[in-house]
Amino acid sequence: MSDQLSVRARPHRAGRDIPDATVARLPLYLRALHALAEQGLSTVSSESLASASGVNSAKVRKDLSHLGSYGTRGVGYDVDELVFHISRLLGLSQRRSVVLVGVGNLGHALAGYGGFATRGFRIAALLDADPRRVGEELAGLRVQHVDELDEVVRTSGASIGVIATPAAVAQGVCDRLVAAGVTSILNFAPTVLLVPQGVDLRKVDLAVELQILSFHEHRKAADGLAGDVLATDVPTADAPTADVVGVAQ
Amino acid sequence: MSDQLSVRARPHRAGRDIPDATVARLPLYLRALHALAEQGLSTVSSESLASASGVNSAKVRKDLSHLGSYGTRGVGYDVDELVFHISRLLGLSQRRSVVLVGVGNLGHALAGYGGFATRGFRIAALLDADPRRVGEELAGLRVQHVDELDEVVRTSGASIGVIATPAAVAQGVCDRLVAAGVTSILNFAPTVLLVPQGVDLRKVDLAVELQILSFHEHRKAADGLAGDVLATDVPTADAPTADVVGVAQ
DNA sequence: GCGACTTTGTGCATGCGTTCACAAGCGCGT
DNA sequence: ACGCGCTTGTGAACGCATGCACAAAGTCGC
Repeated sequence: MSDQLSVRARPHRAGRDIPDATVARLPLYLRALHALAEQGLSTVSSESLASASGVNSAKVRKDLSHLGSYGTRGVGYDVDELVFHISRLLGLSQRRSVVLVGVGNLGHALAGYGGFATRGFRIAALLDADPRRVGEELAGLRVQHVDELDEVVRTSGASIGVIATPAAVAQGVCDRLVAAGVTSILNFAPTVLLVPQGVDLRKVDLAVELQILSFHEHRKAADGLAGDVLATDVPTADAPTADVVGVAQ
Repeated sequence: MSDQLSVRARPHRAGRDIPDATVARLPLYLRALHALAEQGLSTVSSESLASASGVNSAKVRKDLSHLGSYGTRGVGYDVDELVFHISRLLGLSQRRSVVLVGVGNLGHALAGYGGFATRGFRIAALLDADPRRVGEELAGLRVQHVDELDEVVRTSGASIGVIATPAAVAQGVCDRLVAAGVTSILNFAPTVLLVPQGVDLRKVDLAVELQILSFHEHRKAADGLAGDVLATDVPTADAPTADVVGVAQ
């Protein structure tokens, strides 16, 4: 494992007290920093990092302050140093193995997605229940049958599982992943999953995102028809993810 | 306290003042309600709807109260009625057309995803810049060249665009969508997009989700090593999406 | 070495979201 | 008709996140 225990210039030990909202933004900063580094910049101000990652500068500074004082007043932050510290805090220094279950359309997309490898992730195995898919070559890996899940997880030491199966079998797959020792699960199946304590679960639901957009569309249309009654105070200020001038992500 | 003698049974006009957090959960309720309806139930309590959608019952009640008083005390909510009202509020009564740009791995997955059609969405067109992909048949549609974007958006009346292109061209595609009249965009490309005021933007970043999981993995591992120093007060209570007993989504 | 300028780090206020707790309301059995 | 048990709807407290505004702290020019 790694090094960061107790003693140090106090880099906020292991990141225990980092707010969830901050954790959710650190990957954005990381992505922006990589882009800036490729662009040749060696230092960056909170202002420019903010616009490069689609948040505002106050948030950037407060977020970064949670992981220690790695900025220089009057100058900004050292790009490489920041990349190092954020990566370390997110646990990306050590390469993490991921098991992907379900090699349908979405599974194919995920397996082929370059963003995993370029960050600290390695797809350790592809699993599917359909015998016709077993044996297929994909992203340099051979698709294995889901019955080998237990063995695959143990031998690869994977701690993260990704579920891209139909909703009907997702809970079963989830249970098997947990039984095999997986402690974090990313679920793409449109269903509620139950996991024991200590297992982290995140979900991504494409239909949900579209429906949220639909709501705002609907509201905009209603405003267009009868909005004049109070169109005075609210210029255009909304946008769920986006901020003032329409910057987002 | 109970000064509300002015209030009538009014359905909270057009959902202007519905909190974002509530809007984000309504699709979950909708999905759970559809499942319950198929299961033959005609009424549902906030408690059971809560467990079916992975939230707690207080939240369910407060959320539903925002769209009017459609429950019956002592009984619960009428499933069909709730489906109707939520759908209407989300603007799903009218079928919305979606234009999908980028027919790579992810685009294929999205085009083939059944969850769109079963809710109120219709994929109006598939677009790609790669001439080799143009003409390909996919989900009953022929892939068209991205240069036809403007015409496609205008003729189909689509107001929602989905971007599943490489990051490098996403902003360009986004600009063209906006210019053509699209007012809501769902972005899968791992990059920050700028849109004008009045355009809603949501993003889904697969790598970000994994990195958040990685953080929690990392923290769990650190706890396992040196956690005894303060393992007294915190039993297991965390989980970002999940709740007390490990229910999530 | 010094002053002007830049940018960080943070205390504070504000607003939003979650959760608790309970009165009001409804159906059902008797 | 009437009380009992169940469930909704909501006031109120609390906690988290956001954004402001500014002092502290560093750099750069001269």
